[in-house]
Amino acid sequence: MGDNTFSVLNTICTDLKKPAKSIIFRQGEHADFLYFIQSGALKLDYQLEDGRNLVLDFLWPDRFFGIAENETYAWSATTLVDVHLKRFKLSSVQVLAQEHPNITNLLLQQKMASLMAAKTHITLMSCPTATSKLIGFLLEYKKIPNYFNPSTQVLTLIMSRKDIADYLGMTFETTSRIFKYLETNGYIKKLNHRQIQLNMHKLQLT
Amino acid sequence: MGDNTFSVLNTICTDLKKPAKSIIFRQGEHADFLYFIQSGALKLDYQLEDGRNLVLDFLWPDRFFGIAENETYAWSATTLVDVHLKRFKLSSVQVLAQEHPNITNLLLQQKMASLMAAKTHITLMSCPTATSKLIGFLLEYKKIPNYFNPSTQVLTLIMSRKDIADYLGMTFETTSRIFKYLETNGYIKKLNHRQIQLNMHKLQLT
DNA sequence: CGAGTATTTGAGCAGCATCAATAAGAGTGG
DNA sequence: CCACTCTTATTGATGCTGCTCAAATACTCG
Repeated sequence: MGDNTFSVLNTICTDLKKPAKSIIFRQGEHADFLYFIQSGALKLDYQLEDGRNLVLDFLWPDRFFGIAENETYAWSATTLVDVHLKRFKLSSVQVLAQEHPNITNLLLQQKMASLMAAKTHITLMSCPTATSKLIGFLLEYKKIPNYFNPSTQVLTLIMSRKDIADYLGMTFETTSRIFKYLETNGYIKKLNHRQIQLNMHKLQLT
Repeated sequence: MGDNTFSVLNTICTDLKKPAKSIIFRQGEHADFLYFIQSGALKLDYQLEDGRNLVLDFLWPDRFFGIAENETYAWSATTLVDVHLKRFKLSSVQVLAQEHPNITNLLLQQKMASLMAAKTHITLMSCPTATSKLIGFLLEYKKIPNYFNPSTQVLTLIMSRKDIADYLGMTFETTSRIFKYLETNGYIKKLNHRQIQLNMHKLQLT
């Protein structure tokens, strides 16, 4: 797969840059494009009629997104930081996939990644306490390159307390309180609101 | 797609029947087979090291499952009732997919279905109260043919209180208490532990 | 019918949501 | 660069929700 598949796809892609906190597409919009993240990060969020706002996933470089069902995006995509994307017209991708079946394999692989992310998400949400949810979240987040500095053990959170809360199924006040609790008990040290130093010795025991 | 793809797949499938409460595969086992549900129902569950047992999804007829990552099943599959399956050797499917690209499209479609189910699941888990979780669950479950009788409005639950609890992220005692609450307040009527008559007028208001 | 399993019910406590107010940080324009 | 505004984050007080542990009841299956 790999190289050849990508070079074929590259013939129909458009480069795209978006600033932080901009919307790439909204849930319900007609799905015309498939996207690929070259750099940056974004969240997939979903608004419910009752006013709740869920964060379904956070996406990092090398991920495709926007593969829709029913011709319509089922959720919105919002950038967290400045991003650099590739954009593909979905109809062109479908045509191209006829001749290059590996494109479908690539999309299948990406769906697989989404599904494993969903499993992790569900696992975190099922944690019995807010503390274990948040610790689980930090340990997952630590795996993301660029936002964790292994030598200083500092995590750079690029999402708000509310985003984390909407991802874990709790209120942002609770998120804030648990951060406080973790700091008080030596699990983390807050350098500022978005920079958190981890004490892995304590965190791993949980 | 459809007919041709299925008839090609049928050349390599084995028929398989399993009684209720039997394990089709376990998480961690080497993934040799892909399955298709002809009739019956099952759950996908996942054991955590800390003793928690998650139910990731309930599966109904016409669904493929067992598409693995890393050569290994990431969760277990357990039947809820007697099931009738088709089984495909994964290696054979891969070979066949080379000549019949629509097989990959079919698998992609199935992954899409899994992902939408995960979205529904996450949405339910994010409900602020156990009552809204359970009502949401009942309204989703109602959509499954065979287990809801529209003329009598009776749901037949084929899973235990614990399965529901493990799916929604709560304890089975709470599940039981909420059923009681729903009955007391006229949302449902329990004919017995597994047969529940819905009062849609009241349920839909939530 | 009897043993094992599933479900219900109870009492008490811990944890989280809610509402509310304050503090910190980010962004803007003079 | 500072003052002002707006957003994001923290902190407090209170009550309800759901978990825990425990016991009783209902159901299933051989």
